[in-house]
Amino acid sequence: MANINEVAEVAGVSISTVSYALSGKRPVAPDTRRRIEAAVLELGYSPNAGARMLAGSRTQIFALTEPLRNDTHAPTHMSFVLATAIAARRNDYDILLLTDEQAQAGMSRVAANGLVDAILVLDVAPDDPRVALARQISTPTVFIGIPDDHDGLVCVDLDFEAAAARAVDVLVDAGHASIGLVGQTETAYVKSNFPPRVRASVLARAGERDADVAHGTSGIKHADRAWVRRTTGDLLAGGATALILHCSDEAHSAVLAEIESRGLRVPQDVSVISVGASFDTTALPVSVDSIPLVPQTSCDLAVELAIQALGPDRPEPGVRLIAPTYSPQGSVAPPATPSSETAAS
Amino acid sequence: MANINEVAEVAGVSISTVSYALSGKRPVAPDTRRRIEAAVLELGYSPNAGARMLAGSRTQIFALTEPLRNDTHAPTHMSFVLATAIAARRNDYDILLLTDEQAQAGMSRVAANGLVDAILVLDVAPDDPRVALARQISTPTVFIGIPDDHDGLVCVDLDFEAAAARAVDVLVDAGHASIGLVGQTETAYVKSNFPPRVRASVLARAGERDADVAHGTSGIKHADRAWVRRTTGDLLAGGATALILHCSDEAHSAVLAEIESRGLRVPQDVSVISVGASFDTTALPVSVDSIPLVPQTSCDLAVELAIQALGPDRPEPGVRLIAPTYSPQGSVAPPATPSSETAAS
DNA sequence: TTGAAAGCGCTACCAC
DNA sequence: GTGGTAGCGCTTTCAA
Repeated sequence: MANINEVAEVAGVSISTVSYALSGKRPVAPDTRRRIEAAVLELGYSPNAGARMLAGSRTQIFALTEPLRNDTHAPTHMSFVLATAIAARRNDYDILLLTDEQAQAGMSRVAANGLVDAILVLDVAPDDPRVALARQISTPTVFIGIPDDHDGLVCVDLDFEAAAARAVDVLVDAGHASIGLVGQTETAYVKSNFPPRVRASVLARAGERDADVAHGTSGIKHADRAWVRRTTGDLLAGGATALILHCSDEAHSAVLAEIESRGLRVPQDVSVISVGASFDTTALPVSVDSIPLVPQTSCDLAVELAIQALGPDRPEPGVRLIAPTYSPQGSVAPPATPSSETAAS
Repeated sequence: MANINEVAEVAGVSISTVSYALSGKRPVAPDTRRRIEAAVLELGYSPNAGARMLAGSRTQIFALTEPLRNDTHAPTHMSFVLATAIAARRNDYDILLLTDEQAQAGMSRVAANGLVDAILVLDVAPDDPRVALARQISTPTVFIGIPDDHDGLVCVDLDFEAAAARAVDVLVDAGHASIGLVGQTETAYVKSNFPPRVRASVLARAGERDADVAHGTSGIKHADRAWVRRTTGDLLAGGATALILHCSDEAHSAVLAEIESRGLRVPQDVSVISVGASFDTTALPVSVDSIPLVPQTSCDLAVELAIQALGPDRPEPGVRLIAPTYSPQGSVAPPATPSSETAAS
């Protein structure tokens, strides 16, 4: 591996000129620049990462803490890891992955040894232990998700509350007065921050709009197909004419299977809206209206904030909520049997 | 962040003694050592990562290249990423995650700038482009999986061929003469290295043992429940008295559902063996005999080889196959209707 | 527009 | 058993 001295020698300039030519932090004569670029190419030169870390003040590495617990929904979590990595690379950053117990221990470690410029936190629990860590260390930290206690933290997330409220509004506006919510696994309501937010918001908005809501989960630890079908059946039997789905890919398909097996059609007999899905709801057996959770959007913003935190004007602590978007797919219609005659008159 | 000078000052020793006390590369008097440790604790000292990289010759970072394509089975891939991270940390290494297009571009980059000591390759395709890259760079590279062209490479993997052959042997030994293989998705046979290896080995061994084999897949890109049930039905209708499953968690459960819905029992009417599963087959509706793929085993060995590659005696290039283990769960029995009377006599 | 040189914080060699 | 110090390869003043 060639170093900056060899490049300087070949190009016939000093090493500082090489450095400035490559960083662009100082104007370099066009001709000089060309000779340097030629030398770089010829030698296959690439600035040594360790030396840059030491001399410069940036490591060009972000830590990503993501426990990757095995009771989590792998595809969703993988999407976020991937989206974070993509967002980071767009800004010339690499991702150091801290999983398992290292999600916590590693955070302190890399903050202490200066391996990373900032830390991104995924899979945020309501009472996440990484909150306390983030407050102790001086390395800028951005949460993708909102812990209960987020005082002084920088957090980014989809506005799940608004998304849930919007779903209720759409259904009530269409004439539905009884709504079923097929939620996440029971574990998710304890270990994750957003399932309770969606549920609370659905209940609150339904209350405001005078609609009934019943809530069911999609399993214990993992989405359970039979469980989901039972939940769906119970909700429909309970009089729900519309369903809000806040659950996994497979759970969505189980819901649709149950609806179909009951001889019901979407949207004529049952209206369906998906909330917070990070997969393609148009690839389901029946296309479903969606207020999606787009990992790339959250992760792009998180990376942007992390980078901003390294500059002179650090971002204000606080929660940044991403406005939800509604993607209609024709899975919502007025109820077949209006719940009240007055509504139809 | 305190540096080594401050520690030396507080402890009343020279910085070299501090360095040696911490690395243990030179004997240090017990008393001196204690004073240094006290100073380290007091100052919260942690050696600067960049400085260590530059001065020492180790970065204590491995790159992990894993494309994380969205047509892959997320849970399996996540297990491997997690297992790699755990194995790495056990050896004081961190993992730099290279995904997406960075799985390739990043490999050259980190090899050139010396950010990592070695590279671990996951999700290996039969014609993986990272093979060519690995040959170009001087950074030690270990493949977890076996590309078609693996000349001169260090590869680690479960011995899928032996696992598949073993499954056939167990079934034939139990009296089965007609076996069905429920395989992976069609995409997997093109994009991954091991599905073809399992299929080929099942066919070959069945040929040697004079058993019939029929093969079906579990979907196009993603395991498709209805597809799997159809495949299963076809295999059973075709006369198979035993099934070898080399497919996802969900596909396993779909197979069992189809068997049950046909009024058949495991193992009385149908014997079942799972090959290369990295999930718990005893958690299925019916416990299934398994010759599992244990990510941690492969990843531990890969990390061990990577570390060895940094020392004086670099490992020989070549494929390291991990011997499969058979875990009986009572899902194999002699066929209900012996395929030949002679076998029963 | 360019160059010289002082570090950045360690590791490891050479002395004692 | 311990200390001094020369780098590691870069970034960034300070001078010209």
